[in-house]
Amino acid sequence: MPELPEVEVLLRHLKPQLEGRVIGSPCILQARPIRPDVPRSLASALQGCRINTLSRRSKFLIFDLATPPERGRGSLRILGHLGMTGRMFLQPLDVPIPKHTVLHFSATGERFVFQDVRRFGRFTSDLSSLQDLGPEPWDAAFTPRYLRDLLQKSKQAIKVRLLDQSIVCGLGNIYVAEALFRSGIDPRTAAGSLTQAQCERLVPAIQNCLQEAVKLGASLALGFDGTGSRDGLFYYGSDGEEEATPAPERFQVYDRAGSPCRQCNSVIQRIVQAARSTFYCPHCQRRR
DNA sequence: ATGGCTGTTATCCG
DNA sequence: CCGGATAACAGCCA
Repeated sequence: MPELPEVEVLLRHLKPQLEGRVIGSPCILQARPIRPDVPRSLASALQGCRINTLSRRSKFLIFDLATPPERGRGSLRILGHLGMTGRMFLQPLDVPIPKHTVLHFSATGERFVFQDVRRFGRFTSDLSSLQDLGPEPWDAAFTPRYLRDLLQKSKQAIKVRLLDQSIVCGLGNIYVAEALFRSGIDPRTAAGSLTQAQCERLVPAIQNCLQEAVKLGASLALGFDGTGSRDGLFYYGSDGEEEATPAPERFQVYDRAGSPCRQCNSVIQRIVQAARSTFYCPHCQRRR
């Protein structure tokens, strides 16, 4: 998916556009991403709601809605997740509904679209996924000590552990590789054997990787018509400007197998861990 | 063209 | 419990 930075950037774009708008004619075209909600019930629950606030937790977007007065002034919280291929954007009402649209609704003169080719994303009132999330990477609770304590008893590779959102949330396959490179840690290192010194490098490495990606994403001029192809990483329609730097250019290791390390010229390696690609520099990330 | 790859995560087994 | 494997899905690329 879109990892934390992409979701944060999406939030910053959507928040000023969506907050205060009223949902009309919600239409659900794919049942899977809204489960366990039932299409008809969710659609009728959304009808007429005012979008009070949009926020982010981990890789989730949170829609806090106010139900219309005639249905009694209640509130409704919806969780959105982009999965691997989700996009959310606003488009003019006269633009056709795109292929792979999961759901759409009118929002005061425009149309909000959640599109998701692979349908791994979510848009649901089921909040249970928030339950086991670890701290945000910038939370005061996310300290080297905390990290070391949590990793202590695990023999699993650090790369794999860091994909577990209950340790610290927001990392995905790309930024975990980048963060491990930046902290000089071999991705195969058993989590429990990380030293305090390594944890002290890892925490800021994670924070800085994510922070820089947010900064980059927020600086890009983006269109939201949903018609653009890809803009490297950031998951919303672009207006065809296609100015963004191609992804591999921005990364130290991710997707750079066979290319020279930018720091030491060693050949970047690709291995498979937990059925996912891991990229690392065999020289800069030696086991200690 | 067939198979392997893809930014995620829930669930099912041993 | 822990951890590995698989499934959910469509498209792209070699």
